[in-house]
Order: sequence, then C-alpha cells, then structure tokens
Amino acid sequence: MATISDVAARAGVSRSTVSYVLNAANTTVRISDGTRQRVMEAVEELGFRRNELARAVTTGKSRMLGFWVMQSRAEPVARVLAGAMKEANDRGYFFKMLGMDEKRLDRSVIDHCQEWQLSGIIAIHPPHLALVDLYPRMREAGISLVVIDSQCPQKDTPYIASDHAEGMRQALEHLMELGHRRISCIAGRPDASDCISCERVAAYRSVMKAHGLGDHVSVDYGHWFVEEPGSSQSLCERAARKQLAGPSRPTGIVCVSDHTAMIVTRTAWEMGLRVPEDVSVTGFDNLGMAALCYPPLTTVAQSFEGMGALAVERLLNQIDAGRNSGPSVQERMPTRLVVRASTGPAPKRAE
Amino acid sequence: MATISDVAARAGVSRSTVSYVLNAANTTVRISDGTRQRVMEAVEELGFRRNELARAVTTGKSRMLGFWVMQSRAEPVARVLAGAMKEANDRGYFFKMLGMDEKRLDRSVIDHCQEWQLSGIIAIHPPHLALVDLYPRMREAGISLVVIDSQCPQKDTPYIASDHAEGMRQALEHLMELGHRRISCIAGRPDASDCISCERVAAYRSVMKAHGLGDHVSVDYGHWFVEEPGSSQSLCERAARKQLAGPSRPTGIVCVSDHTAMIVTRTAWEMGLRVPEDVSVTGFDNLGMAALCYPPLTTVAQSFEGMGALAVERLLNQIDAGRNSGPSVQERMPTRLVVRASTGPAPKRAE
DNA sequence: GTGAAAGCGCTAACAC
DNA sequence: GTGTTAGCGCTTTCAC
Repeated sequence: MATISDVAARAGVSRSTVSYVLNAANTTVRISDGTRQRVMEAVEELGFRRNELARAVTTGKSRMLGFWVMQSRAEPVARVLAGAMKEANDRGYFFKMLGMDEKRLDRSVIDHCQEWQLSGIIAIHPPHLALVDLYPRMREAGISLVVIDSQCPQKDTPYIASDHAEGMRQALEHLMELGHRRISCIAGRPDASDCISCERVAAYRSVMKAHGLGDHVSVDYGHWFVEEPGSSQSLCERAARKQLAGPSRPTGIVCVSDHTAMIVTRTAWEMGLRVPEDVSVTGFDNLGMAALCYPPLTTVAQSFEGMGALAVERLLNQIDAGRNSGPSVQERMPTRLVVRASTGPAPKRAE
Repeated sequence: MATISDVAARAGVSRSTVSYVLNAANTTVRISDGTRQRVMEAVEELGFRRNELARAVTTGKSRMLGFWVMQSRAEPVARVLAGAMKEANDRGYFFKMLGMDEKRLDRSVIDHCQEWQLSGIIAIHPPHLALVDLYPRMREAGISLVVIDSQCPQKDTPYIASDHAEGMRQALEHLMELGHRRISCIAGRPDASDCISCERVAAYRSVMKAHGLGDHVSVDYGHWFVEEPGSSQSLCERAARKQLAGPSRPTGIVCVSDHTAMIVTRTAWEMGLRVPEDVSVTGFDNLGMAALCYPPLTTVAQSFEGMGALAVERLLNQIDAGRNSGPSVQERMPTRLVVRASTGPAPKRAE
C-alpha cells in the first residue's frame, strides 16, 4: 500500500502538501491548482488510499460510532440499524458493532469506546439495570450516548422511542369508530422493568377512561416478544383464551406487539372465533409479517428506520457540542396506524 | 486519557516495558513479576486504556472485519450478524458495518477496506453483478471475503449457504410420508439471477421425479421476499389462487420461503380452504413468525446464526493463512425440518 | 529483564 | 503556497 510519502515523492512535493490537498475541505490552506493536479495524479497512479486509522490517531477522531444491542429483536434491530447507517454514512460516520445479544462484552462498553476512540454510541433497548450503571460512567468518560427504546430510562438520558401512548390511542380510537366498546388489552409480561409495554398499557387505560369505557378495561399479560417460541406462546395464549372465553368476551383486543397479536389471532381461530367478524385485533410494530398473516393485521407502525436516523442526528449533535452539551432530550417518534383486515365493525351482541 | 507514557512514568519504567506487560500474550519477552505488578498498578490507578487505533496503526492489523449487506431481509440479516459477532468477539475481532441497504457505498467497498485496514469482509446476499465485479478486485487487493447466500456466486468465491436442496427434500419427504402425492411448488420470482430460489425449485423437481411423481410437478412464481408488501403479495397470491383453483388442486404446496408460505396460507383461507385439512403448506427459513401464525408453519429451518459464525471462522482462517490461502471452498449448512401444524395427512379425494 | 531509539502513517503549527 | 518539524500513541528491534 502506497503511503502519503510515496505520493509526495512521486509528485515532487512534501508530505504536508499532499495532506493539504487531501484535506482541502477541512483546512484553510490553499494549494495552487498545478500542485494539486500533480498530487492527484500521483494519488491516481499509485492507487493511494489514505490510512484512516493513522488519520484517526493523529486527529483523535475516529468517526466511528458504536451500535450496542442487547436482547435482539431481530427485525426492529435490523431496521433501526439500517436507518442509523444511512444517516451516519451520509455524514461520514460508520458503525462498529458492540454487543448484539451478548449479555455483556468481555471488556465493558466504556473500555471499548475508549480503546477505539468511539465518538459515541447508540444503545438499543438496553435493560434498565445495564443503563443505570452505565450512563453516569459514560457521561463521566465523555462518551456520548443515545438510547433507543429502553426500559425505564432515567430522565436525563438522551432517549428516543415511539410515542407509545399516541400509538395506542390511534388503535383504540380506530376500534371505537368501528363501534367497539368492550375492548381489552393483552400486554407484555407484568415484569415491572418492562416500561415499553407499561406505557402502552397505561395509555390503554387512560384512553378507555377518557371515552367513558373505564368499566370495560381488562388487561392480561403474555410475553412481550418471543425469542424461543415454545414457552412464550403459552402465556399469551392463556391470556387470550381467558379473555375470549364466555359470551361477555371483548369485541376488540388491542395488543402491545405484533407478536402478541398474532398469537391472539391464532388463539381466536383455534377457539372457533373469526377475526374480525367476532373479534377485532390490533398489533403494534408493523413488522413484515403483519402484512402477510391472515387476516392481515391492523397495527400501529413504528418508524424503526426513523428512530435510527434521528438517533444518529442527536448523537452527532451531542458530539459536536462537546462534552458540555446542552440538556439532553427525550424524544418521541410519531406512530402511524396501518389499517388492514384484522379489524372490522363491532358485532352486535346482547350484553 | 492517560497514555502509555503516563503509565511508564508512574511505574518508573520505560514505555516499552509497559508495552511488553500489556502484550504479555503476544511476545516472548518476559517481565519480572515486580515490574509487572508496578505497571499494572499504575494502569489501574490512572484508569489507563490502550489506544487500539494507534496500536492498529503500528501493527498494521485492525482486528476489524467488515459486514457488507445489500438488500436487507431484516430478520435473516440480523441473525447472521448476531452469529457472526458472537464468533468474532470470542476471537477478539469486531465488525464495522458497510452497506446495509445502500445500493452502493459512496466510496467503493475496496477503498473502504483499504482505508480502514479491514482484514476481510463478510458479504451477505450481494447481487450477482456486484460480486462479479468485486471479487477479483478484492482478491487482487489482498482482502479476504466470505459470501453468504448470494445469487449465483462464481465457483471460486468462498461461499456459505444453506443446503437448499436437502431442505427442500426434507419438506417434500415429510409431505410424502403424510400421503401427499400431488404436491406443487411456489417459487421466487422467475428472475434468472435468483439462484437461491432456483436451487430449491430444482430440488423440488428432482425429488418429485425420484419418487415417481414427475407428473405432478407444478411450479408457479410469486415474489421471493417482500420489502413493500403491497404489490409483492399479489404475485404470490395469484400463483396460489391459480394452483388452488379446481378440484384437481394439489394437496400439498412447498414454498420457497416463509413469506411465500404465509401468503399461500392466507390465500387458501380466503378461498375457503382449510390448512392443513384441505391443503398442507410448508415454508422455508423458519423466521420468528412461522411459530406465531395460524396454523403454525411447518418449515425448513436455516441456521442463520450458524452461517454467520462459520463465515467468521472461514474468514479468519483465510486471513491467518495470508493472501495466498488455499483453494476457497463453498460450504453448505445443514437444514432442519420443523414440523408444526400447517401440514397434515393428505385428504382422500377423487383424482 | 529492561531501556533507547526508530518507526507506523498521518496531521498541523510554524516558518519562509 | 509550500516545506520543515514536531507530534499523535503505540510497537518492536537492538543493545546492554
């Protein structure tokens, strides 16, 4: 590999001159057109590629960001990452992958950031405990952080998530417009740390109350998302069976995730109930499968790609602002209701 | 950030001594326990973290691998990445993300590898054209490459994919054991470049023939996988409707992907056919949704994580072997049939 | 066993 | 405008 010295020699100039023409954008130094020509030609002829590693050492900026993922939910993670990468690449940054289903890295994330001079990291749904421990230390170490979709983030942690409450409201009001009044909810596991689900459930309760349907509020708990399908389903299924049994069953069920909604739908079929004729079901996420299943799922779409892109924007702002950046913000991405075929008019039933 | 010099000063030794104790594993030089003690204490007290960037510059090895993804199919990509990362981390390597849905990087992949001293890259389903162009140049540049699941890889490209033929055989023989004889196939788009689908279809044909069912061979084409559900479904759906119409319809349908199978199943429901009572359906992939839909999908599981891990192993072997590595291999990962509820005994019907 | 010194490839303050 | 020089943080050869 040709180095900058080789280029300098070939062009008959000094190394710094070469560096200047290479960094034309970042420097005030002006190089004459003739020299620049010769340098560029030499670069071309030698197939020279600048060593970004060395560059990062001298400048102290690696232009690498970390992407830290715990508990991978495959599709959302991939989509957030895709959105983040697109935005980062546009700005000349790249991602180094950290974590990904690892309970923890062998050396801590902070060590890793320091060793690799990472400017900052995006952490996607880190568990509460990991975050409580980590964030103050990162702050102290001067490493920027933006969290996506964590469980119970502390109030001062820069944080991006969907507007769960708004999403839930969209789903509920959609059902209400279709005439549903008896609407129940199937939520994530009742685990206190699971705030994403909690937020949605809280919204369910308050929207129901606001529409004078407080008496119909009914929440049961399944699993939040599924890694190993086996056991997880049964919890959700049990919740669904419980709610769907008997004549006073709900006419609509809002679920806190597409996974949950799929299981609820399946359970309904298995119980001889038709969706949406007998019971309408809504999901939350709008994963790929939502469009494919039968009936195609009415669900609240999250903009995973959008969250990724926004996270990068916030992260880079933070980095540019230096370590004494302004007060960190928590932001909510708008959700969008996607109406498909799993919801329909409320059946007329004796109550 | 403390540097190695700070540590040296504090421990009262030279910088090289510090470097030696830090690299105890890689060097033959032995340091006395006393000195090592003092150095380690200094490291501790100063909270010293070695600058891996600088280290990479001097050694010329970045211990970073590239993960290049085109045309993201979210879940498979995420799972391959997870498997690859686990393996890489165990060996002290990390991934820098390249591509991800970008049609191409602004600077070419090769430039990027050279600039960042990447030891090698994993490319997941790169399009045929990209690969044809790229591989020889990478070879020339001395950058190792392992391809996962490409369309039509050249024979000399190190390549890992599922044993599609074996997987298709598993699905077919499962149906045959259940008494099915009239088994049709729904494949990816008839696009010539789509060899993954082609391999499965070819296997379908040959297994059918081998069992004396050549007369029942029937292939129709939908979309291979779905990014934007809207239009894609209709193709698959049309194929399914065509096959399922009339009394001489197949009793079993093998699909080349879970996506396809979901659509076929849905179409069957919509046509008033029951799955599996009237028609059995198999998928291919075993994505998360396969366990959640109704009925839960019998499908051929691919070990995405396994492919990722194996790719890393092969890549690192290649890297260790130097640029004149042995003949590159193409490997097949075993598949595993997961029997769920979308398949059942063939219905007795007048033929 | 330890240190001095040269080097990795690049940037940037300073001179001319 | 361009070159000289020092420096980024680390590794590694070579003496002692």
